[in-house]
Amino acid sequence: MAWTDDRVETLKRMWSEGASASQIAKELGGVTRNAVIGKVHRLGLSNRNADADAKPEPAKPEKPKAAKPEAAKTPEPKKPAPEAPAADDEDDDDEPRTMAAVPQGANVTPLRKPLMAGQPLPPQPSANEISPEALAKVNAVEKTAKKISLMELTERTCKWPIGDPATPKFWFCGLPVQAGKPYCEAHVSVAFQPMSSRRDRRR
DNA sequence: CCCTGATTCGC
DNA sequence: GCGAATCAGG
Repeated sequence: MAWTDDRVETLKRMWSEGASASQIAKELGGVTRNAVIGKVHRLGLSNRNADADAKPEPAKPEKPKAAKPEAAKTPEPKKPAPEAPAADDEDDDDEPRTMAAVPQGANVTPLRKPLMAGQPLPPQPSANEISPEALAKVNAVEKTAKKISLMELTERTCKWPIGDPATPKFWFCGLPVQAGKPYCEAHVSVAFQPMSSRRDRRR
């Protein structure tokens, strides 16, 4: 599969939107994530941070390994908002990277008041707080959880407890964790709260 | 184990 | 230029 202008364009777009190489590869089809990464580098748009000046490392005499020969020159303007609200996702998203499409209609309390029409203002109010999105996600997850027992917990199963430990109907989430965390993505988001917001929320 | 991007190097 | 294999890390 060749890198047609069309495909390169898609690559550039997705990469700039923060999509991972594997996601892009899946979208394009016919290429592996390695191919995507290789192309990304060849296109010179590898580092997603475009800081021309500034001093990354004032003292960097040499690095025998893992040293990037070229850098510091990228036409791409700095991207202030790494959390791009990717609104499109025709693909089944199993990557809750940046929650974009949140299943409305869940029984969550919508604490987002409807904005005035014409207000383009997106999201991002508070980075933390137990967002409805997170709760909705957890609810959804619990329905599809693997419901494993204590015995079945492994290093890479979500250890989020569900139910009453005193009852027989008590299980653990069991969904795959991702990076060394004890919980799955959904439960991590509710497990670790920056401990703000919960005080300022009006009951 | 899953995943991520980075680099190398034969093609 | 391409990308599999490999490396390095979360």
